[in-house]
Amino acid sequence: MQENRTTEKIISTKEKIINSSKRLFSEHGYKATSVRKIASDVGIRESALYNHFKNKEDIFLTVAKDIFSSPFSFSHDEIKDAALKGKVFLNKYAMQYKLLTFDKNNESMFRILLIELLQNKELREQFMSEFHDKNIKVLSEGFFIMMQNDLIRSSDPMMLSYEFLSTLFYIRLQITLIRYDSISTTSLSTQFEKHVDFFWESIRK
Amino acid sequence: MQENRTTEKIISTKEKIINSSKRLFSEHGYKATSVRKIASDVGIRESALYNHFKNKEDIFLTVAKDIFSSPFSFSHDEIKDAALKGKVFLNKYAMQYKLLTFDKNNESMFRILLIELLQNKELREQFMSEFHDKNIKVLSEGFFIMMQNDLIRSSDPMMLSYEFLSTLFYIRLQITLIRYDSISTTSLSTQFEKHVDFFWESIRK
DNA sequence: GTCTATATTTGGATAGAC
DNA sequence: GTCTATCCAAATATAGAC
Repeated sequence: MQENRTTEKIISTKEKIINSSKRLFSEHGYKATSVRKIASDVGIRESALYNHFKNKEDIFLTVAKDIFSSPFSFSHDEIKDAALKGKVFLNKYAMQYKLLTFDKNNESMFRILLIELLQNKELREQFMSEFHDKNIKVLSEGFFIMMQNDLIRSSDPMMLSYEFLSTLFYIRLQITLIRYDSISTTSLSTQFEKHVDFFWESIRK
Repeated sequence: MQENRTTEKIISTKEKIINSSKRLFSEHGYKATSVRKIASDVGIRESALYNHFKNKEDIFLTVAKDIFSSPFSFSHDEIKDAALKGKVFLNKYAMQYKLLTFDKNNESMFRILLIELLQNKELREQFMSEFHDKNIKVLSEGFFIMMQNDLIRSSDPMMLSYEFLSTLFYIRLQITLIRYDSISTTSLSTQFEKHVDFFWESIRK
């Protein structure tokens, strides 16, 4: 058993490497982050890194594993409950999305995703399946229930989902860019709510 | 006067460098594109590059200059004419956006933009002003005219513009990613039209 | 304007002592 | 598991001949 009795977390070297790498990759991308910089950021020599990871790519893959790990998940019942209340569903979804946008860890991950999206085929495929398809699936389910219950005008649930999701993504992108330069995002942060309001008025019966 | 009598274009070494760099930067990003690769792609030695450009960054900046050069422009009169016909305005705008999305040169530029967006503050600022603000301005003008003429329900023109633009951007992003892997985009290319249809139905009186 | 040659730095990775 | 020492490849950039 490890000494976890104290409140202070004991951070292993491996964890330190992951944390430093996460920060550096999210700031400069894969290519521009040298193992030297990672090592010096951790406070060890380069050679010591290789006791924990096979090579640089191994470090990146370990870090990148988390990019799609916390897509907020909704159970079928949760979707149904919220969708029956119409706008509540959209609100819940958008607020989860907003939370992710402002969450420090998710922000780093989103940055790595953006930087490496065009250099890494696997990342592109995961973006399509985890970021896009998964979201579309959950949203479609909600919209379908709303149509069944006559809460919204009937149309293609997938199309509605696409319309709803695309704006959420764009807001997130803008906020991420602006926060990167430490500029205030107060005017943008209400966009999520505005989007929900507009969208709901567009589709409701 | 140059020998431009023949139909064959005489491409100077400088132009060759720009073309090769454009392609390489758009495929691998700034860091991963070495001056060596550029030189060998052009068919000259590295040292010869320095007769045309001060350094690697100079090459990049010259290439990057074009990124925001062809934002389709609408004159005030064009906006007014189209906006008075309601949906025609949205259609015109979306089709211009679609054209850009599938234009080879603009596609390369969009890729460079995406790759370097988080590494280059100037690019971020230009993205916000040229890609976002400029589009919002033109769209707002159109929506404002539509409201004045009672074609659409009255609301905030900027908000409508944001909603309309964000989906266009998302479609473009998806298509760019998919085309990069040479996957067919037939199912996605009609998204522009679907978006216009949905959006118009949402706002019209 | 292009070439060869070369300087210099940086980057990824390994061997072997402690 | 970390260190020193070292290797080798790749990258940016310059000097000077042609």
